Amino acid sequence: MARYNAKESEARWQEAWSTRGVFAAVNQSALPKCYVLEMFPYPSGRIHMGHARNYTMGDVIARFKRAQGFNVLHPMGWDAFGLPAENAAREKGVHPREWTYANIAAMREQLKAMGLAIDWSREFATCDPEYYARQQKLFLDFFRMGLVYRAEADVNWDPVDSTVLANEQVIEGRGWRSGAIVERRKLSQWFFRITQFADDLLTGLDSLERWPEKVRLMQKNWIGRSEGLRFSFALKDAPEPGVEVFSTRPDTLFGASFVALSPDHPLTEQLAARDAKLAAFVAECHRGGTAEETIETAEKMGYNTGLRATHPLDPNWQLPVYVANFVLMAYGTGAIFGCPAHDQRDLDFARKYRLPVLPVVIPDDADTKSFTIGTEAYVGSGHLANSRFLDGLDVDAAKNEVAKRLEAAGTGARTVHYRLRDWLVSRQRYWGCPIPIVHCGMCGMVPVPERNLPLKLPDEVRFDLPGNPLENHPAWKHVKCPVCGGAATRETDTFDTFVDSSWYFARFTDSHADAPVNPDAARYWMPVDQYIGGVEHAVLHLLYARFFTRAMAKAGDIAVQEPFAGLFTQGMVCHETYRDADGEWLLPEDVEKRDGQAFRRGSDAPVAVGPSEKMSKSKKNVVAPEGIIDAFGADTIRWFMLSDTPPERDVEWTQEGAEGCWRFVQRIHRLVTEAGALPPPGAKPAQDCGGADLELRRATHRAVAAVTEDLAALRFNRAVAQIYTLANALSASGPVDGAVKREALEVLVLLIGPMMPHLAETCWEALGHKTLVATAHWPVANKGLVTSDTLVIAVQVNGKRRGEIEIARAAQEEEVKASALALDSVQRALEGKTPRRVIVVPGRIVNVVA
RNA sequence: GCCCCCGUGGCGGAAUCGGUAGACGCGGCAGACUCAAAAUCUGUUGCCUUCACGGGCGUGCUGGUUCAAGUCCGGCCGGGGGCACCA
Repeated sequence: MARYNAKESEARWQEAWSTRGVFAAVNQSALPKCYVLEMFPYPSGRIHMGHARNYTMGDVIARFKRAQGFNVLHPMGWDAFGLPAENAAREKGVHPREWTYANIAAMREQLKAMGLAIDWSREFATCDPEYYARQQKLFLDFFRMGLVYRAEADVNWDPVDSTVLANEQVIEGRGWRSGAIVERRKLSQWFFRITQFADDLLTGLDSLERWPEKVRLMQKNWIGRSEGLRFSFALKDAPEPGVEVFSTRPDTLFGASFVALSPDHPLTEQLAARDAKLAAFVAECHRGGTAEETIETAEKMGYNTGLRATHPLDPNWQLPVYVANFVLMAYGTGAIFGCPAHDQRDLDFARKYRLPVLPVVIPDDADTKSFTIGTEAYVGSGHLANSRFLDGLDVDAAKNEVAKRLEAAGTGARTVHYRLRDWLVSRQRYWGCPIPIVHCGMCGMVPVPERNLPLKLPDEVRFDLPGNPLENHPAWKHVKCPVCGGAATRETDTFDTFVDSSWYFARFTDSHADAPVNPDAARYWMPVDQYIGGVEHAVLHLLYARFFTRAMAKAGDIAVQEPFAGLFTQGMVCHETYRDADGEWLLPEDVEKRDGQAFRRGSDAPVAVGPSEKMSKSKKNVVAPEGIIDAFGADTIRWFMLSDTPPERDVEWTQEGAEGCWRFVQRIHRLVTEAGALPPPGAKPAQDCGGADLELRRATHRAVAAVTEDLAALRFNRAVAQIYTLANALSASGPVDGAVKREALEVLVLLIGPMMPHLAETCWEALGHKTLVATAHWPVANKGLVTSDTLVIAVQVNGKRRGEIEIARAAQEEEVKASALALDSVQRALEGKTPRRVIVVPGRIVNVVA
């Protein structure tokens, strides 16, 4: 019998699916809907193993849901703006547009070769003017709604990519893409008012039951809500009326020993103007940049301004006012009161500058008089002491009491602060969506009229000059003001590409709508039922998309608040690393293994094998999906991606594993093509079969039940194991009734359908079907065949397994007990002792306690 | 420093309602087929012990709860991730 020819089969079935339009989603249907989406790719030019894994998982879900009777939307598009296109323009002299669209064309072919069940009619790229025109419209709507503003602020500047970055894009003080140490600059930039939704974004997390706990936690921490009290210290003999501070621990107010201002606080600046030493201190704080100081957890430094602050609860109590390097202007009010006994930073500071350390919260099991603070602040619970009218209260009660008094006095207010900052969206780059604003000397910031959208990028730009090509363009930015007609200039910044990806999922519901979204289509399809992508977007894309969805809901574009009802974050694809004797990295294809030793291919030069790490160009531990598809076919790579490793974990790509998958592809094909004569399609097995027939039927229906459950729960690796079990049962079954065998084979083919769709179609055809697996119904397990009448249960003596009994499922406890005790092995283990107790857990276990 | 997750054979991993630990795959070993190889098939594969039957030990370590613990609780050790002066 001929071997399975993956190449031929895959091309053929891809063609068949395409011409019959099997995967087209319709925007109106009596069927229940299911929107399956994987994070769309950046068009780098070729797909990598991470794409292969991500899109295989999504495809399995899409096909599985379709077979289960859902109207499935499974689209694909391109996150097509971004810096690599500009870099290519600079290095290769090719226009970013050409480079991008050529890459898209190449990647589209590769994705199609994976056999993905995608509705390609909905495809778009974010750099299509038809798409970014709608994004500009959304921006203008947000602008009018007050969700967008331009402001001068301390921002993150990436000196390598020559652009600003959002806070979320700074990882350990470095730009997320360039890896350059980020500098702080004061610049005028565009912001989305994401903080307006801070509380809603936080509470909304509770409703996302089908999100990984980890991602919800990361977002929660990123939003960083803290409740506290905002209140003022009056200053003695000072130019300012007072210093406003924020504290989550107002209960410790009687333990205060200083007030500290941020080096960037307005009062600091005011004082520094007249105090050269202070000015030098501030400069010292700024040196080293934001990144280094966090990494080195810089030593606490302070400068005593000489000012005295009056304690808000005691007009006769004066505290020194410092400027301190650890106080951040961007959080709270940029000023704090220090209570060294109960805050580690304050304690470090107080010890250094010899300030009082007075404990005011005493652990409930400690003695007030003898409780002292050493080098560690006490941050736990307890009762108040040394705090006048607060003495004896617990922490919460004391917080309330202080808040009540300061509110009554009109000097304090309970407030909530967030760590989350507004989203900085402007970038000083060419290859992005232009921000549709005109700056007019007379009229200020004027929106580009909607009839003039899209505001297109100019084609003729130079990449050989430093800075923003739009800024350097001779003519583009010079326009007449849409309001007064006077000379004006365009905004030359473009949007962060994360803006593009913040609403594309809504656009897919009707990719060709005139408005940003077609409300009917969005109402039908949204939210995305299952979203799949890498965890690296936990606080980037996934937070921005949640904000955008809320903003769009407010603007009336969309009816949901949350874009993604279900989220799955898949692990990375890793590979061993190889180095030659000179320490140079080697590609896996240049390495071969003989007798457990690695050598340079075709030579005896030894190769050092390093640990499995995320595939990366720099370490050359990459295997291209193309080559695998070429050698073994798409089904093999798909099967590999689903096998063995749970989908949320990192998987290691191995040649042996891929070959094992290929063998299984062939084995399934053989099982079907070498099955011998079978009754025609539609033949039903007899209801009352027994022996080998019954055994195979049971294996068949158990597989249906198990695979259905595992796929629904995204446990692909377990589904794969179940399918191996069924294949093994088929191989092991002796001569069986033809209808029984047909049933088993058909089920096997239907079950692999979502995972190895091409192989499934070829086998389905070989079984005599004229229809497609892609349009077939998912099999339903016969419950009576999933469980058997008898079962084998273990018998323990004193908790140790000593034997097993086969017994009727319906057997009564006494019967089970009797047959357990009748076992020789049990009697031997009892050594003549009389059982004190026999525990029978029906259907599970018997434990004889002696 | 704070927060979160995870430690199971040579490897990836099953078993998560406390109830037969190691399903399924990879790799290994032995055999069949073959002139030979590839492909395929069969058997075997946690460790120790025994000719064998069997027995003992085993889920990072250590205590505990329980008739019964990979699973629950306490304390350690190790690995990974997130946030990092957030008041």
